Order: sequence, then C-alpha cells, then structure tokens
Amino acid sequence: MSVTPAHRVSTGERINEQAPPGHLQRELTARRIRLTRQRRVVVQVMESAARHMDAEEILNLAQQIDKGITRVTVYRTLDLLKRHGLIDELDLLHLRGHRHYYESHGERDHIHVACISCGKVREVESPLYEELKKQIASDCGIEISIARTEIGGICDDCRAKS
Amino acid sequence: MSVTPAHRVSTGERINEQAPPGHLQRELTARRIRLTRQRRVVVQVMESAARHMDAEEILNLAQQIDKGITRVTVYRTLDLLKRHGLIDELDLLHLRGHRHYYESHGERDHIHVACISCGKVREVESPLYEELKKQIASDCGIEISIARTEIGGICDDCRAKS
DNA sequence: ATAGATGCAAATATTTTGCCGCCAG
DNA sequence: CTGGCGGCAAAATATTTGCATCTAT
Repeated sequence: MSVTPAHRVSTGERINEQAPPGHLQRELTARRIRLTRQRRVVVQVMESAARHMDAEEILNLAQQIDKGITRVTVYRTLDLLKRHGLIDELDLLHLRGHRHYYESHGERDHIHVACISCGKVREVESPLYEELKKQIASDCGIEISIARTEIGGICDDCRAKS
Repeated sequence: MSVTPAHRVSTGERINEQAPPGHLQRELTARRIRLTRQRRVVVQVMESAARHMDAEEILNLAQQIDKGITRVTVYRTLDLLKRHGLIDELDLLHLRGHRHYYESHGERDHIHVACISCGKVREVESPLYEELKKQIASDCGIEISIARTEIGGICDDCRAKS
C-alpha cells in the first residue's frame, strides 16, 4: 500500500485533473440554486484554475473574465459553495500569513503536504487515510462530512540545499 | 487497532492532561528566550487551560491573572511560541467564523474531531495516523514537523435529535 | 411577479507595525 | 548596561452587513 502522489504542485499551475468540467455548475443546478452571471464566473474560475487560491486571486481571475464582479460577490459565492460542501477552505498551515485558500472539492479527500521552506504544496491520496477516517467515524460515532489534513516539513530539495 | 478517545471535550473544560506543568516555560528557558512577566502569564494560561482558545479568550484569561497585559503582547507571544513549535494554531474547520485557536503542543499529534452541529470537539490519537504520517514522509521525501488533521461531521447525539 | 442576488459603502473583526520608554539577564 | 520587550495608538488586512436595486426563474 502506498501513497498516490498527485503530481500536482501548486505553484503557478492552472490545471484541474480531478473534477469533470462543469461539475460545480451542474451541482448548483441540481440543487435549484439560482445561477447568476456572477456565480457562473466564480464557479468557472474554481473549476478551471489550480487549487489553493485565496479570495483575492479568485477575484482577480473572475474580473479577468467579467469586469463587473465585486469582492463581496466572491465572498458570498465562496460561502455558498462552502455551505454546500462543494469547495474546501484551507489555511495551509498558515505558512504564508493568515490567508484562506479555496479549492473545488474532488471525489476523494486528499492530504496537503507543504514544504515549510520553499512553500511547495503537494496533494496526495492514500488508502490509509480512508481507513483512518472510517475508524474515527465508527469509534467517535460521527458521520464525517469534512476531512482535512495538512502536513508540513522540509522537502528533500530544501534539505539538500542546506 | 483502535482510536484512543481522549475523553476531553473542549466546551468549557479547563484541564490539561497532557503536558507536564511548566513544560512551556522550561522550553523557553532552555532556548535562552527572555522570560518576561507577561510571557510567564500567557504561558501559564496556555499550560493550564483547555485547548482551542482563540486570542481573545487567551487575553481574557491572562488579564484575569495580570491586568497589565495587552492584546498585542498576547499576539506577539503566541507568535513566538508558534515559531518555536511549542503551540499549534488551528482553525477547527472554520465552524465558528474565521477565528484561530491555539493549543499547547503535546507529545503526540492528535486529530480534532468536531461536530458541525453542536460544535463539540474531541481529540483522538490513533496508531493508524502515525502510520499514515510515516508513509507520507517516505513517499513524499519530507521530514515532517507539523501535522494537523481536522474532521467534521454530525455526532450521534445530534443525529438522534433530528 | 417575486424571492433572492448583486453593488456600494460602511461596519466589523482580526492581526500587524512604528515608535519609545522599560526591564530581564 | 543594553538589546530585546511591552504598551499605545494607528495601520493594514480580511471579512461581513444594511439597504436599495436588479434579475433569474
């Protein structure tokens, strides 16, 4: 049994390998949630962009598509998506201040592994993690709806340099 | 193999079962860090109080011991302790806004399991978790120094009520 | 038609900083 | 004695809210 590296590093990439395109939009429609022009744009940003964007970045990308989108709408839309469990809110161990990061929620939970020296963030999945969650669910008598794991340390590259 | 419930619920209790008293203070002395009157008080609060306090609560408790402690000093001291890896900073899944919570770091990492309905937070340890961390460390080539897992869901009690 | 969304501006909340006098070592 | 620390006030960030207007369904 081994961890599955997602081979996706968060610095600058803009690829979404996980959720099918239009996933979020379809979820909203299914839930009878009003699809405004602005929500479409924010959702599009969340679907097509890399993970770990903070509200500011999301706003910038959204305004690139449609000037008439305000910060407030971004916050409100993120909150909406969050409440429906469609996106996750992370802090990535507060490595870079107290910003919050958002990412669209894929099928399976993944673990964020960050280097506290260079700031690279990898995402990994592991069967062991799924087992752990099952065990906690049964031992604590809880029906798990959110699970978040963030791990920090020094990566090989950074250790080699020092 | 089974999860070890810590039987410690975070709502209101003020017990520290984990670190020996004076642990933080001794660490600071060992590291040649100046021990001011104010730091002593904040450290005392962190050592003797329950986990999951936000800056506001820490300030209140500190001022109960010593009026002349300001919010700024609390923030600066928390930052100091954080930088030295002596306390952890959590957000507990942002269940109650964007506050940050602090707890003094015990020997072993534990998982925070929160009910998103009633807000209760339990802490559990699990051998499986230790295994998972080892696996990630070797598979990702990283020397882990921080690990944080937060799990949210509906607890039995709340499910029964609805 | 109308419930619910957005925009604007202002309010809140939270955390950080500059500067200067003070104290632990 | 002296370099780091704490207090004060103000700044910088980050997020939320009230209200009037607009729009998706």
